Amino acid sequence: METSPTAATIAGERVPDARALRADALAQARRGLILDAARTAFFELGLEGASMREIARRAGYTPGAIYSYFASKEEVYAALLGESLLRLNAHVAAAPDDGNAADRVRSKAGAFFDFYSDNPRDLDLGFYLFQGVRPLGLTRDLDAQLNAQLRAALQPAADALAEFGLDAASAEVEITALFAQMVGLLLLIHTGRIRIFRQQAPQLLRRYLDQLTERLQRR
Amino acid sequence: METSPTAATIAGERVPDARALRADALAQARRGLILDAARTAFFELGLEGASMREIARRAGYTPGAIYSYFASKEEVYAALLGESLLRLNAHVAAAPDDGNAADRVRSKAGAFFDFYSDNPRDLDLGFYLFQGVRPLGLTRDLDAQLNAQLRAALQPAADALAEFGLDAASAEVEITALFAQMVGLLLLIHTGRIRIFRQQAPQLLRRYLDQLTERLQRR
Amino acid sequence: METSPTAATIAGERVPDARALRADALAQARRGLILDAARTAFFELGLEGASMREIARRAGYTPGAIYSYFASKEEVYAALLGESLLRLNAHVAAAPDDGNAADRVRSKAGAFFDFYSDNPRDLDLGFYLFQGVRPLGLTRDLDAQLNAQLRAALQPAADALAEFGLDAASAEVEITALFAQMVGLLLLIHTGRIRIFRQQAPQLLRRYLDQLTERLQRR
Amino acid sequence: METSPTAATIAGERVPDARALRADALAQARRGLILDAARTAFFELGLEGASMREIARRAGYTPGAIYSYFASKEEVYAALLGESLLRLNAHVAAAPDDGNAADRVRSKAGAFFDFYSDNPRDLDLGFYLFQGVRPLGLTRDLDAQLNAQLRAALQPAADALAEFGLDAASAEVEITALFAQMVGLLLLIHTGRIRIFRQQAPQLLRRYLDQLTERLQRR
DNA sequence: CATGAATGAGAGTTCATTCAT
DNA sequence: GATGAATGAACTCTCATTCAT
Repeated sequence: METSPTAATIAGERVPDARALRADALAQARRGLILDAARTAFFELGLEGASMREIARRAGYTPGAIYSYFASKEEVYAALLGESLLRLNAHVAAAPDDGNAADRVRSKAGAFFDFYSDNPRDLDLGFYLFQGVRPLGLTRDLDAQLNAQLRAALQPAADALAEFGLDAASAEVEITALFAQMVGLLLLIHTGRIRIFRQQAPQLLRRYLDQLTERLQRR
Repeated sequence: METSPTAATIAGERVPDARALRADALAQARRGLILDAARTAFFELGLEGASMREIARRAGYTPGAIYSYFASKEEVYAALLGESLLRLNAHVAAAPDDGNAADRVRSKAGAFFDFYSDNPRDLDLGFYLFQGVRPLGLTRDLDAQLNAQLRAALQPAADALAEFGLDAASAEVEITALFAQMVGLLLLIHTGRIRIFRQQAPQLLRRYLDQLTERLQRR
Repeated sequence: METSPTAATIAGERVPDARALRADALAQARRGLILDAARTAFFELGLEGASMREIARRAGYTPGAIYSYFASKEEVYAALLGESLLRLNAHVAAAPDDGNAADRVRSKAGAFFDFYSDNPRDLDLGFYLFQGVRPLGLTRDLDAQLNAQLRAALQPAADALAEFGLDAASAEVEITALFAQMVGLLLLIHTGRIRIFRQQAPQLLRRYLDQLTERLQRR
Repeated sequence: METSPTAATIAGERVPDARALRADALAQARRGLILDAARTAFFELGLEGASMREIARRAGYTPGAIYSYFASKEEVYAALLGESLLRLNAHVAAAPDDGNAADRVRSKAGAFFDFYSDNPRDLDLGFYLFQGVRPLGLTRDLDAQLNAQLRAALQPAADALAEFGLDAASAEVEITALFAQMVGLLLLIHTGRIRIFRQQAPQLLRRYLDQLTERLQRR
């Protein structure tokens, strides 16, 4: 049996030594730098402009180097979306959760909505990979993980809804309807189509939430 | 005085004869065939795959020939979208408008929803051109016209809402909220995200409409 | 022996009848209309913009129709050049030929120069077809004829030079040198390169002509 | 402290090592090969024939590869012209500058003339980019630089003229007139039009220069 | 790990020209 | 003579990706 000069083996499991650990940490850091470059490229130039070349240029790499860290462009975008969902979750978590249940629904759902309303590129990102049109090069695992992150961002609002005494199934119905309403409004803002109806999205969301909480209280 | 074998003249105006009319009709027909090819290409291959080359290939033409009928790729897509909106409007118009106001809202909004639910590629089409992301080569006129077609498809539902005695402004609010809800649900279906919440979109729409009409009746 | 219904034959030569003559005249007229369209297209849009399509469009024809009158695009341009040379000759002929020989040289050479100086597109035209680079689709005859037209435009100046008592050979030398000088200056104007030397072409031509006539008088 | 195997650092500045230098040199060499291919393509096929495809083919590349070395077709042509002007300047510099001022004018102007007379494709090149007809994609800087190179090639002749005691303005007039004469003669040779006048260009230039120097000496 | 070079496929578009009707 | 349709070849340029070094 051969022993790698940089790794030991315990009970058949490879045990990374210090050098390997450091290398790993460095690799993670460089991956992060590439993602930063990808994000700024995407945010400034949009989907069309953020080519692998451009991302590499901004990261200070040559195009080929990116492929040491990401297998494809899709994977870069998936990583970008993952990071976006992290920021979304952080934003929702930071929203105040004092007051009664109705206040909390408004606060948490509003935070979700505002995040995308204020950061339209994050919305683009979500649409890009969540769209069924294109054949996504994502693994099932990665897809499931991104789904879970998205669902998590709605959980605080779902929890607040649950406080109205809804059973699990009903809570799920409500959170889905709310999610659909928000997605619809965001899309209308995003595409500029809301002007057709001369309405403003934030008021419409508030109105929806008011009716929702009122209805739940009436039960 | 000589008479052209192919055209007559009345009061100085050229009057198209049978031959010209037939030629025109043929040209329209060929335009239609190209559009058919474009639609199937787009529906099967999506945005990326439906190149002018591919469209030409399917229509049995060389790439250059397409440009006798459409000035650019954007124009092909615009024509496709226009035709899609015509079908949408026809579908909505065909929905029964008997029963009371609540029935009519359900019928007309349901027809709108079902059209896109049953024809997801038409939804893609709508998103393609209605998306702010990419620089559309559409004229303002064309854009406005497409907008108007979209709005028209919602008008029957809006009319039914008006029968509840809503003033114009309130009706506009309601139709916008309804539109957002439908768009959101369609997107969730379309991207497969609705499974996250283990719900089914049609029920959710019916629920939304029930609450809406109930609320309006309570006023 | 068959007799054409529209032509008679005398001594083996076909004799056009009245109908054929009229058809010919019409064809010539239509050829002229196409040339007018070609000229305005070329003058407004330059070489790149004046496509056969564009010329046909301006002439009120479809592209294919042009080929009933001209065998190729080169031939259209050759005809355009022929017409341009006719205008050049007319312009030179119209220049005053009073005064002494020196005055006449100045007048006639000046007219030649001014024509091209004032009509840069005619210069383009000349360069286009007189250039050795591209394979011209011109017949030898046509080429020779265009050459003769160009030479004719210089003849008035050559005649004036001859009055100084030059022999034929010397006159030829002088007119060639003068032609070269004019062509050179026109090119410098045309390409904007004369600014490199901060000079103005017309003064330079006058200076050249003054030195020339002075030198000839000194003989 | 780790030392990269391929780069050293002095005072924080990256110092290119042997490997980087060699890579650079190779890149330059490949750029040169592409330029060679472009030149032969242009010389054999003229402007129309020397497409990027053809240039790539001759250089043994795929079309896309060219764009690693030149940003556009215009840039290829600009580089070609720049290199042509370098050769022109070298040729003029190599011309003997012994003898008196008149000899030197003849030598230096003759070298300029002969360069283009012997290399007609270089003349084409000059005309291509110096022509006002087509919209050149050159930056102002590049254009100015090429202008300067052209002017520099005339400077030796201008210097020789100055020795006749001309003031700056007069020297400028003379060099411009000389330049125009040369350009005109070159064009006549190039287009074959000089045969119209049955003259030979070199003799005409010599004659021009003789008259010029004689006139200056007479002052 | 990173480079630099190159691939290969493909994009949209334009054009002179041909030809059956 | 003229049309209208279509061809076919060409154009410049972009991109994700690969791979020897």
